[in-house]
Amino acid sequence: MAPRPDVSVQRTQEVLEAAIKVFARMGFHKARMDDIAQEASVSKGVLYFYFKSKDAIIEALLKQIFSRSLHIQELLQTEGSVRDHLLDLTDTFGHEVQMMKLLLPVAFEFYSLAGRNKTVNEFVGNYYRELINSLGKLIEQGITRGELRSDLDTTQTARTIISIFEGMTLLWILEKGKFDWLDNAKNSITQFIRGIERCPYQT
Amino acid sequence: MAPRPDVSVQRTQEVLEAAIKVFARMGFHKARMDDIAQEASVSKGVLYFYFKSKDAIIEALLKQIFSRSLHIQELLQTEGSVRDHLLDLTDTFGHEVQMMKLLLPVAFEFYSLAGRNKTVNEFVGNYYRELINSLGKLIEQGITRGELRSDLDTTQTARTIISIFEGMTLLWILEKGKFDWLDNAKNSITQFIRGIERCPYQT
Amino acid sequence: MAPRPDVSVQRTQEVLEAAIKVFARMGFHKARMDDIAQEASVSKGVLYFYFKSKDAIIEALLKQIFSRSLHIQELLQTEGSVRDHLLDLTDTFGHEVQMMKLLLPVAFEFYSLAGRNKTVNEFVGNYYRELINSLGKLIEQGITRGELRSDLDTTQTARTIISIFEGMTLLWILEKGKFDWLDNAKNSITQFIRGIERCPYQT
Amino acid sequence: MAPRPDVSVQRTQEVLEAAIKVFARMGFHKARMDDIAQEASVSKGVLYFYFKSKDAIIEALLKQIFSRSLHIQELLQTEGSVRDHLLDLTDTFGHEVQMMKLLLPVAFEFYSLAGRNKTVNEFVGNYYRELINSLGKLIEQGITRGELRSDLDTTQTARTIISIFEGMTLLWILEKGKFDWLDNAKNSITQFIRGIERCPYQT
DNA sequence: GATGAATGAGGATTCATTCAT
DNA sequence: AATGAATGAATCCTCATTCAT
Repeated sequence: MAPRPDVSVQRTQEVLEAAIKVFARMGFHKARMDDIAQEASVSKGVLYFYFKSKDAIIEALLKQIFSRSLHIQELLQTEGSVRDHLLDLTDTFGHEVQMMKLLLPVAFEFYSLAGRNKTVNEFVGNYYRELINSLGKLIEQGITRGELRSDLDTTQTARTIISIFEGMTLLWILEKGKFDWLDNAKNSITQFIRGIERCPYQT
Repeated sequence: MAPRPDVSVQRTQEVLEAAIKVFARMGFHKARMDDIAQEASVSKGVLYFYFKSKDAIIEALLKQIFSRSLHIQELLQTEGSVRDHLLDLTDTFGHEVQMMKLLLPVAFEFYSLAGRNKTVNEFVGNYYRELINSLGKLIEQGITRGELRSDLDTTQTARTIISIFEGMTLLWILEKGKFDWLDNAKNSITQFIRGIERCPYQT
Repeated sequence: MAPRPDVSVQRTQEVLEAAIKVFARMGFHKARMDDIAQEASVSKGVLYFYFKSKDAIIEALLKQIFSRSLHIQELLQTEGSVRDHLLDLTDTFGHEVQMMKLLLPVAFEFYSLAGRNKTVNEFVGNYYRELINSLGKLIEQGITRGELRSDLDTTQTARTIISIFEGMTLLWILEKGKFDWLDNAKNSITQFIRGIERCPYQT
Repeated sequence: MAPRPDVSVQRTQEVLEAAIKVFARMGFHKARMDDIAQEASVSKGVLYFYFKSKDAIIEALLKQIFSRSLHIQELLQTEGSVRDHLLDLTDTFGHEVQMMKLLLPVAFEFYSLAGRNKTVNEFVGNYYRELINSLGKLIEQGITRGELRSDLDTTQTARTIISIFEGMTLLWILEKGKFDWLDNAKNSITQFIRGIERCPYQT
């Protein structure tokens, strides 16, 4: 007889997706377990079967959100100039931002939490540290190849690029998506690259 | 007999400052009115004498935080190149960030709220809209004076600069102030300026 | 497995009965939700599961108290003289008053509320309006049949009878049930009937 | 030097009148000391100078309201038939009711309180006991003079008359003064007198 | 495994009362 | 005497969590 298929993984994911929707709509605090249960079309008991507590759901969400990888590692292996790689990365990031539009207030709630909660801080911090690290290697490569100025601080430069992405996202949220994230970010990155290139690209 | 001196303005401010400390430490939700009262060394009743509700305190805080003006207007009137002005602005912003270190998680909580609360969105949105607007004028001036490339989109460029500031602040929070905001931001802005200058500055 | 039986109707009624006892003992204001919960032998949460708020309990009570019908409609269909009907009604009313002894202070609290709360006024007002209306029809019947004087104002006469019942109840409360409601009210009604009869009944 | 005139009596009365207005508008519970102070155009401190507590104000009000005397004693000394005296009394009562329109919800609040508070019960109870007593003497007089039937129970008859007054007042409140108290009550009393007269009055 | 009724700790808010000025 | 800012006990209500069915 075939064993009952294990639905736990799938069910866990369903609950998590419901939680995302509800948290995005109401914030961590205002969202009630009942809301999540209803959104997931399960009983409240089920929530507690898959997650120890509301905080556990939030923590699982934290891990889910800050585990998206920006394939920078792959970019490093790929053919192409740093300029192309960075614009490519902007594209990727931009599409993610637009897909995660609903999730962004949740992300900011995590940033806020990161200021006072160790677990959140470590997780989010690690995410960005790795991002900066990877990006730093891309910058390094650019310097080595002679595409970028040799006096650049790789970490600082990487931070600048991430800052542009994150800051742009904040402004985009505040203006409720009224401007084109991708258009503006590409412009930002293009200008910035020009500033760090060895032989500034001529328009 | 001398009438009791009017302490209402001062007391309101004291309460607000206590609230800032407590909110920064615990977040809007976890902070109890008792905590704020204790921090302000007054009784709970006093809070309700000066503010209608917890939300009213949060709203007052919102207005206080997002009313700091970055004296960009003044910069526009001042002698000096756009490059100098932008670096000057970076200085100002950086000092504010460092002074408001405790407040930053609160700011992020507002960013999160801005995604779903109209009042917050309008207030924070306006703040940044004005900032971008003013900064846009500075960029415009730079173009007119021939310091900056004439093909720049002033609004997009302004957004980029704000993004760098805000994104850098986020990273700074996440790394718990482990890197030097001012140092990194100045580097970012310097490189970016180089990318938008008409005749790139030679190091 | 058998589903848990639906106890909601029963539980609602239990809560309401506990509320009546507590309100009668302490009045609407002094009665705490905890008191009601304790009286009903349930937790406070249960109260809020079945009722939105304390006011909602009070409103439900209002409806319960002022929905008792005095079977006047039936009397109209029944054989017998108006005199008999009215004495019968007095009996009915008297037994209700004695059964609701505990409830009477609550009723007076509603009368007081009726002076300033629209919902309460409408509900209680309707109750008495219908009562007067039905009683008016009984009086009308009496006139038609030639039992009562033909110059009677039916509405005013109905109001008088209700007034006797209600006023007697007030005095009975104030004297803490020291006199016999039924005895006195029957006397009142007997005398009053004599005053409105076409051919005064001879004792 | 003339001593400062004693304003305490007058001031006390002013406060009490303000309290009546506020209590009538909001009920005992919802009325705040601030409301009373504002209505009386004095500071809250003054309230506590003249009254020990909110309850003390309510108690003073109780005494004020239930001390109105219905000059029945005088009627007993006066010329005239019992019929005339009772109609006269109805007039007096009716005018009082109309003057105290605002106060009536307060009266009902006292009736409610009387069911569970000893002080209130005693005070209101005494008021009605005296009223019934006096009225009983009037009835007695009527019997002695041969105007009323000799088989009447004086107390029960007195209670009936008070019941009509009080019950009519309740209905009048509930119908928001839409009918004419005096008209209806006179009708009630006229009919009732006919029922208790020795030689029924011929219309 | 699933359900959702029940629990009760936690926290915002109100307002009678006090008392320094 | 008068004021009204300050106090804090009292109480409503919410909702994460449990557990009997």
